[in-house]
Amino acid sequence: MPKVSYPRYIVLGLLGIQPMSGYDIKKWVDASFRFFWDIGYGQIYPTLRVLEEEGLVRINIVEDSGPKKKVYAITEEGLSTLVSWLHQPEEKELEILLKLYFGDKLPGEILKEKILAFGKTQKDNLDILEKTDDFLSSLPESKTSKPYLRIVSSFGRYTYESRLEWVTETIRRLEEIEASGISRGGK
Amino acid sequence: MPKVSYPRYIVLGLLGIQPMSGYDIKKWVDASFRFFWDIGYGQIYPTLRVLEEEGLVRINIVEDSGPKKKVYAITEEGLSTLVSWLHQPEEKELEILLKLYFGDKLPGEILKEKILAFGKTQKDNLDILEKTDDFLSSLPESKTSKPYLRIVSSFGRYTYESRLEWVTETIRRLEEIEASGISRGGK
DNA sequence: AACAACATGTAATAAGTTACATGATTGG
DNA sequence: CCAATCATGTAACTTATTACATGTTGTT
Repeated sequence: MPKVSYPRYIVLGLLGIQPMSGYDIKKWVDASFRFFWDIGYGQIYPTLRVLEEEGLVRINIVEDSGPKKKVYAITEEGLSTLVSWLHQPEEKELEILLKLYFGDKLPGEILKEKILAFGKTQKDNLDILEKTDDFLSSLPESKTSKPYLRIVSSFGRYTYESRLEWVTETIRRLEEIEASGISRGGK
Repeated sequence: MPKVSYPRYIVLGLLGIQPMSGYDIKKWVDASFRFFWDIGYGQIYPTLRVLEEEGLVRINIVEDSGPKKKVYAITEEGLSTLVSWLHQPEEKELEILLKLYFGDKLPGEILKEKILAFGKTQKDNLDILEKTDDFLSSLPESKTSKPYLRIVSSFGRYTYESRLEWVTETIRRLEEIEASGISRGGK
């Protein structure tokens, strides 16, 4: 099972928004999704080198203002690699957020399906939390840990319930985007 | 900067609740906090071996029913190592949940302080999200990505706001535990 | 002149995941 | 007797983090 490499798609996806240097990529990540994923130079630069070797990005040295920059742009091949990854099923918990971030490259219908599937997962998680609570209830009342274990499980409930609310709002927003009829990338 | 090793404290903390085998530890994690941390046998068994070498846990082979188990119990030294880690400041985002899980080993006052500090961090995150939105607003309207980037940032808002609600409820619950006056581990 | 920020990169280390290997016991 | 679960462990691999190294440019 070949695993997706996230730095690879983060970099490719951001270059799908606009051409950037490694340094710019780090700045963009810090400015706009630092809390979901972080990525260091130790991952960015080697990733850019590999992507370039594979022909998924093209390098362009810019020397106008400041120190010279290596500005990378996504190629046709890179774009189709990105889009093909976007279509694949998600494997990690918040991978959907990354895909949504690059959502203008996916047909609205597919995006909505994916968001709804994410919602289903959150509902399933809530069900599993009930089983966790059953397990916790089964512990003897004398266990001093017991109330603390419950508090931790309540964090899960808050988390998953808020995600379900987000799903509802997001579906609404996606429909608004569709209704406004801006052209988007399809397959 | 020596970094905390999580498998180490997960294992030590669980053994602080009750003696268990490596297999039991995995079962316990799966049953009660699979969604916050996962841990595989590939991490549990080597960790147990190290903890045993350091004298933080004691091994006890049990052969009564089923295949023979290696049941590990925490030692005095192990307990004080655990408690000293519990007092230290948190370094990772959800580390507080792990500490709260072992909360009966900490004085209630310190636990409350830590939860409030976690709440402060969530509030700070909300402030930073506003800066993210400023950044997103600065992007040209023609960028087809723009609405998607906003939806992702809204996920952050849902997340942090629900955590703030959880903090409020948790403080209340901790005060209830204190009021019920069960004896707990102090310094 | 000094300092912050720009800009690119490598090497070493730490952590996490997956696959593999082995064998005992229990329930149907 | 067969499958599932119990039970322990290692090796290989992938991924992520940290520290280091180097040099430029703009601001005070």
